[in-house]
Amino acid sequence: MSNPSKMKVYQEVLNKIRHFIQERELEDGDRIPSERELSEQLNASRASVREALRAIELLGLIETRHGEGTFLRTYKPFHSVELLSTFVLTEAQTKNELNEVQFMLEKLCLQELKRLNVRGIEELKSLDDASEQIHNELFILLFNQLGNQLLLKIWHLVASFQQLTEQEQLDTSDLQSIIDQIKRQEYDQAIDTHSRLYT
Amino acid sequence: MSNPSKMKVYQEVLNKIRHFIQERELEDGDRIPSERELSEQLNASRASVREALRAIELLGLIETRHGEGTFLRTYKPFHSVELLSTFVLTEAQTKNELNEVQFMLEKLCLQELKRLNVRGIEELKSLDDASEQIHNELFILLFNQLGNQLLLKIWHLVASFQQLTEQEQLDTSDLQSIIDQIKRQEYDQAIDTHSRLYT
DNA sequence: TTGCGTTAGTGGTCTGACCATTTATGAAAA
DNA sequence: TTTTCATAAATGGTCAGACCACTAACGCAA
Repeated sequence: MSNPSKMKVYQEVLNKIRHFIQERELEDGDRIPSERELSEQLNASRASVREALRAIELLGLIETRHGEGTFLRTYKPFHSVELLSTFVLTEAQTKNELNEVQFMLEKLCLQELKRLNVRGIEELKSLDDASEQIHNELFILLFNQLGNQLLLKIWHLVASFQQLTEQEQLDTSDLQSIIDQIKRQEYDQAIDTHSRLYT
Repeated sequence: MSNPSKMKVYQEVLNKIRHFIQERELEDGDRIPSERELSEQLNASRASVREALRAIELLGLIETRHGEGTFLRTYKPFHSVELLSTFVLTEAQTKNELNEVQFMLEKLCLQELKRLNVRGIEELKSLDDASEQIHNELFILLFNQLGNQLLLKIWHLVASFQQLTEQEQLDTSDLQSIIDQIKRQEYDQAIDTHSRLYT
């Protein structure tokens, strides 16, 4: 009754934990107080603290180790992918949209590589043998060249969704062609070859 | 001891709720069973059920009304944005990355509009008066033209993050130019003008 | 010094209780 | 009959306390 904020306890706990992290400038791997400590310091029951922590955990922001404690970790959206997919993929057209977006992001990547005139990507050499995961490995490598982790995260998110829809495997020979073309810095050709993957 | 899956209870509850929703093809606004019902049917304590529900709620997938029940709602990523920002924006370079990604996505949008040879966008006429939100309105409109909701969601997510960083306002005159150029289907010029926004 | 059992701390889970809010119920009043 | 309103039932919100499972540190013994 005396709560004017009307906000749920677990949400207030959430915010307090956020502030706690911000003020102390905690980083990846740092430990946050135990559930019992938080419960006491934040004046909330352990159950409410846990509700907040579980929510944060599902978002992939913290990691919980039984018997050890709760630790920060850099945001990895991949953990909530499967869950979100249930709700996002219900619309019939979404699978097709996923395909489109993944294609566009990869094309964007190749265009940027060309624009930045990237040359001599050392790591490409280790990709010669075509494996199942070659598509993923290739673009993780390429997006890393752009130096934008966020774009990589977004692409990875979309690509992960794709895998859940049991998409058919792409042609590895075309992938090999793309690798070779990038080695020779023939980005326009690589973009063309890449387009063929998605038709 | 007898749990070979080693998965936490709240995560199993999570999955069971997902399956429940999938099987019954529940849609936006539909009600899911009460916490006590779920607790009984899923053979878990109400506390564990709540941990799962709170996590789903934070993701923006369900809505909870005191005294009424819990209801599905279409996924809106905007709710968890503020929370995520605390954790994502800690890295110094991230703001810059956000800027880059937003720019690239918008450029991608314009390129696709050109490629699809989109003409005669009716809704542009109502954007003549430059408002504060014109940037958002414009690209929501343009992404909608592409007919890919997922891409729109991704852009909107990134743009929302941006707003939290108190980014300075963009030049509205340039935005007006872009609108005019799109009206005349001068996409190349629009792309050039757009580049100027982010320099 | 090394090895290992003990123990304290921590997350994981459950039970049961009580409060706050909404909606349905049904009796009383018009 | 219709309307009004107190009551009850269902539901989410929150808490306290208990117990289990796991980890790491401690300290004693070999």
